Amino acid sequence: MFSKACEYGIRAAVHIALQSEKGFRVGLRDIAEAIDSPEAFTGKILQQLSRDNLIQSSKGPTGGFEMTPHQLETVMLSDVVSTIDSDLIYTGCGLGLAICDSENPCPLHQSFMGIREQLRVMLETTSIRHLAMSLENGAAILKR
Amino acid sequence: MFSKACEYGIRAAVHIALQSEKGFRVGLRDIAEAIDSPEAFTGKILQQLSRDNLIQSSKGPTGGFEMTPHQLETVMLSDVVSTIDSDLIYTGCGLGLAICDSENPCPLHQSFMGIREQLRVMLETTSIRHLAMSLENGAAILKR
DNA sequence: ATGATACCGGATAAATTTGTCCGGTATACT
DNA sequence: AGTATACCGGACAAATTTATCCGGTATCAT
Repeated sequence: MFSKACEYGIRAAVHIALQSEKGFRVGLRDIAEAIDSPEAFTGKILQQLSRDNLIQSSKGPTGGFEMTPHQLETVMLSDVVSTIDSDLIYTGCGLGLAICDSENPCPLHQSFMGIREQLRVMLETTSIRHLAMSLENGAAILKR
Repeated sequence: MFSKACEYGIRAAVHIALQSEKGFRVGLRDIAEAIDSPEAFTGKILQQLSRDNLIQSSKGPTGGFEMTPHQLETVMLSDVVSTIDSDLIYTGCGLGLAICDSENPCPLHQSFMGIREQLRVMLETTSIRHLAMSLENGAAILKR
C-alpha cells in the first residue's frame, strides 16, 4: 500500500503530533526509538515533511521536531502520503496503465473507483492529530 | 498498490482469458505485445501463474498459454494477486506494523478496516474471465 | 529421427528503494 | 567566544524489485 518511507513518515508524524499536543519537542533519536525505525532514514523523511511545512524542525540543543497548533489543526494524512509517496495511490490506475479513465478504462477501473475514492476521502479527512489522539488512551500503538 | 510484476500478471491473465474464451492459445511474444510489457520478465510471471495452476502452459510449436474452462470459471483476481504479491495488501497493517489487530490496533486500523475489506471482497469475487469479458466490447484496454 | 519452436530455469544485470555515514550549519548554553 | 547539541545535505552502501540472457527441455511437424 504505502512505501516503507511513507509508513515511517506517518508513524513519526503521529508521534510528533502527540508529543506536541503535550507541549514537548522531540529529537530524532526519540522518534526513531518510539516508532521503531532506522534513525538516519527517518531523519531523511522528516526533512521532507519539514520542507513541506507539515512539521517544524529546529536545530541546536533543545532542538528537535514539533507541530505548531496550526499544523496540528490542518495537516491531514493525505499530506504526508502525497509528500513521501505521491497521490498515485488514489489517482493512478490499478493496473499501472498511463491512460485509464472513464473514457478509456482498464478492466479494473470500475471496480476500483469506489474503493480508491473511499481511500482518498479517508486520507483527506483524517488529520495526523486525530490519529495521535487515538494513541493517548493506549487504544493504538506505533511500535511493531 | 500492486507491484509491477503483479500488474503485468493481471494484464497477462486477462489477455490469456480473452483469447482462451475465443478458442486461441497465445504465445509469450503475443502476450507481451498485447499488454505492452517486457517479454522475458512477463515470462517469469507466467511461470508462477502456471505453477499455481492459474493458467495452462504447453511447450513446442503451437505451444503457448491458455486457460481451461475450469480455470476460466474459478480463477479470481485474488488468486493472481496472492501468487505474485501476497495477500498482505488486504491482510497486513497499513502502517507496516507486525502486530496490528482489534486488540492492538495501529492508529489507522479502524479507518482502514472497511476499505481493505471492500478490496478483499472485490478481489475475491472478481474473476479474471469477468475482466476479460469487459474487454470484448472495447470498453476497456490493457495497453498503456 | 531431425529440426524448428516455445516454454523453463538459473545466472546476471539494471534500477529503485531502503538504509548508513559524515562533514556542515545553525542554535543554545556557559 | 567557545563548545556541545541536533538537524541538514550529499555521497555512499545494501537490499529488493525489475528486467535480461542463454542454454536446457519438451513438443510438434516433416
